[in-house]
Amino acid sequence: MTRKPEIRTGYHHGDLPRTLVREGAALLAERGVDGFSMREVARRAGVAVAAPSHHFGNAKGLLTAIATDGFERLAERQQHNVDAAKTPLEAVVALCLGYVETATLEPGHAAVMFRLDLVEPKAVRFREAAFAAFDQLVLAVQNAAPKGMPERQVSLVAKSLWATAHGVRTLTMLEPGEGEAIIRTAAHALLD
Amino acid sequence: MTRKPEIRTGYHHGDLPRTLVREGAALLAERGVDGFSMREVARRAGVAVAAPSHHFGNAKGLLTAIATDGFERLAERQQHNVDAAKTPLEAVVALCLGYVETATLEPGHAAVMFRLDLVEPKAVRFREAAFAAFDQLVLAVQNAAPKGMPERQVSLVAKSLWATAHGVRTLTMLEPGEGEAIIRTAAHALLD
DNA sequence: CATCTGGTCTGATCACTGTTCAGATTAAGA
DNA sequence: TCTTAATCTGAACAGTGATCAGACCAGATG
Repeated sequence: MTRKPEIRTGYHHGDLPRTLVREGAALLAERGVDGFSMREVARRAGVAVAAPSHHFGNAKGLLTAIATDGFERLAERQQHNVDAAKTPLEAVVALCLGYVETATLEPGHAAVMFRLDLVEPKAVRFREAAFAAFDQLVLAVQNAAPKGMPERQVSLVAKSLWATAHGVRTLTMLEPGEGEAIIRTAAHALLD
Repeated sequence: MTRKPEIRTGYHHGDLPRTLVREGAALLAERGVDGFSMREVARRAGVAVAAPSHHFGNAKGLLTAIATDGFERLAERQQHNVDAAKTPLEAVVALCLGYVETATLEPGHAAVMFRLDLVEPKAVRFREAAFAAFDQLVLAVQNAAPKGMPERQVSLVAKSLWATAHGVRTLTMLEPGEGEAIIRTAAHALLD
């Protein structure tokens, strides 16, 4: 365990990349994608405007890093959700709700995680993190599915539920409420 | 039917608002949300940089107009999809696929239609157009649902399918294919 | 210990963006 | 014909992402 000074000691910052991701997410949470600016992030990190480029290349790079971080945090939270669930079906529901809750629990990260246009979707680390989060759902569906459901069907059900959860996130912004009911409807229909 | 000159005759343009929406959508289709710029739209319309503001207030205003236009076009297409369907269930599937296809049929409009952050979601005309498109789905679900399904359940199923279709749009970008299969899976599970 | 070397950060510059505003131009009604 | 409101221009402003030479530093090499 090496020391990671948060306050800069001299010329070097110490842990700029991590700081930029944190401040970037905070800025996104405060002002949304519109209000986001590379320069403001640099300002908050107390660093020259050009510094972030050296670590992330460009704005898309930083946003990708924030999104990736979001998926990695999500995966952790989801593991707890699964562990706390009482039945396999409840685990599936919990995972779907976990996706949706990201929007309120970590609004900064959520603002970019599902935004393939703001992000570099080909970035290896991003893809891995995103798919890992999805794989948790596939696994849960497998456990909850009736015995003998073919693998392809399991995959389709998982994708369908992922899509539903994702859509609920958007729908919730237009007309809040009901998110959980919608997801339960889909989960029961697909798995009973 | 009044004449709507596309080429400007003298000082006035003749039909600037419509032209801006068209050119804006074209620009979005070409360069995506990132590459979109108010000034470029003005350039393509052959008009001063400040002209668009007089009609749409600001960038968000123009994007909202484009999104609204997208929903209105979608509603028309969807009507045809419903009419061509052979069974009530197929009508539902066709509507869901219609949502997804918007991304490829009208990429410029689609780039902003579901982007509540780029758009002014409170704008009356936008809300009306978006909800009208959704209401078509509710109606179709009503026709396809087993007799006696309570109204609240119909509403939940419709929202669930809308969310699924919306999510499939996103999922398709990450890993294309399968969109139709996913939607059929959800539709059958929810309505059979 | 001294020296090099490669990664880290600065500060200035560039082209471009959205928005505002006074004023020029025009269309359409009185 | 005259007036008025709508439409559009052109210039200005502050803020943006990206780039680049050069300053700076930490840690490995000698």
